[in-house]
Amino acid sequence: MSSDLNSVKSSYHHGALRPALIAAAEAVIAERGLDRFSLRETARRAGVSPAAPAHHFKDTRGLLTAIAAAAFRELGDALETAGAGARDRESRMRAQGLAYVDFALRQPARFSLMWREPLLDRDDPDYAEAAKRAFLLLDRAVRGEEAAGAPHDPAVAPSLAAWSIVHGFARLALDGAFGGEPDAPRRAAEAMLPRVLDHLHV
Amino acid sequence: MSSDLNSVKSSYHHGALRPALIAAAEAVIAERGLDRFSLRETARRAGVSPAAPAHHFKDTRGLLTAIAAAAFRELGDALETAGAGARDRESRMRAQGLAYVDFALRQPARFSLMWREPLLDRDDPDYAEAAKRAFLLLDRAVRGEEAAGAPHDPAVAPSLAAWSIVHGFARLALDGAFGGEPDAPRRAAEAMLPRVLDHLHV
DNA sequence: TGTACATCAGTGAACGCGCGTTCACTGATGTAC
DNA sequence: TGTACATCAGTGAACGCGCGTTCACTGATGTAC
Repeated sequence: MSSDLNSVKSSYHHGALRPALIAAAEAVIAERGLDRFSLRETARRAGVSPAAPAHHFKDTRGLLTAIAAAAFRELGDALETAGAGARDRESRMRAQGLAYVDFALRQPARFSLMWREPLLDRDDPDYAEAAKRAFLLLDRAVRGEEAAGAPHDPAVAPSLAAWSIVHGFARLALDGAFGGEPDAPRRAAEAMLPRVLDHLHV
Repeated sequence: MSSDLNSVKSSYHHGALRPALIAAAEAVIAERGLDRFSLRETARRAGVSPAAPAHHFKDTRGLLTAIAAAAFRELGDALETAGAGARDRESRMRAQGLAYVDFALRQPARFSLMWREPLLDRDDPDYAEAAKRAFLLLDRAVRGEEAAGAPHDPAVAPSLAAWSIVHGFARLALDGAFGGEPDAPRRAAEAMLPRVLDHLHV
């Protein structure tokens, strides 16, 4: 009760630097783009010295991996929520497909980071588990409640087709294939995505 | 006939620096990855000073855009070749789909560059035209010889579905979704891609 | 309840790096006469 | 065929930048007694 949580600089110790760094890093990525991310800038925004992040993340890659893992968790949540209200398999699949693309378009930089191999530590358990969960949710929606498998399993081809089509659409939209204007991805998704999904039969 | 084309350093002037820079840049990208591309390193490999490229390309982005445009031209050629031998629409589509993914997996870094917005000048006419041609080839294969349209056109949904599914599969493979081993993309494509394409009905 | 002390989470200066681009320049080429 | 000269395609040194990480340090916290 003694320390004032609202003060600008209440003490030498930050108190919650880890989440603050993550938030700052996400802001940097969103504003400058993944290619121009910088740990120093992140520290600056969090109001700490450039050496501070090392106490919470091994290095830059560690911080970015934590963000990617959190993003995968959120994607999983979004897929779960989208699928929850559906009355049958077909509509659950569609709902998840729309949710997948919606997630990507809502947070383009974060979505791109989730897949940017050279910036991530793919062996991080948090990351691996969150990514796996997201895929399994999609897989279960496509193949039904009973079964679920890894992407290598041949039986999983229908899920892979679904994943590919939504992932591809999202990437094309974000990468400017449908025009470079800021709202082009959104407009393309609204106008075309439902029709595109009509062509997926699983 | 006077100048010796095989000499290491035949003269002050390079003679064919532009293509040499493009080749060097492609090597840098392939070896170090897009994120660690550097114009200086490219000049070094081409055996010229760091200022030399400016005489042939406005700046780094100009060089990368030239490479991306060439890559789109090659992708177009690959799609054309793949489609040429097909006996019907269905098999032409499949052939082009396989060719698309094959192209991506054969030259991952170049394929990624083609879509890496922040590194490119999308307004460059060469780039825009080459990209458009590749899509139109795909669109014609999907919808038949008579018709062709822009990605925004609602009638183009079947082509967009095809594009999305192959693009998504390629990206997932390259981004490590099917395992991080060097041959994982190739193995996944061989094992799964034909099955995945079975689920596309246009 | 008070105190000693280990541990933790910060600081801020510094290191060394490689980058893209600019600058004044020079060597080679090619064209006009 | 020879020469003057404009143009082109290079040089290499320098500028200024921002980066990630390391280092010796210090202030705050929390725990053992």
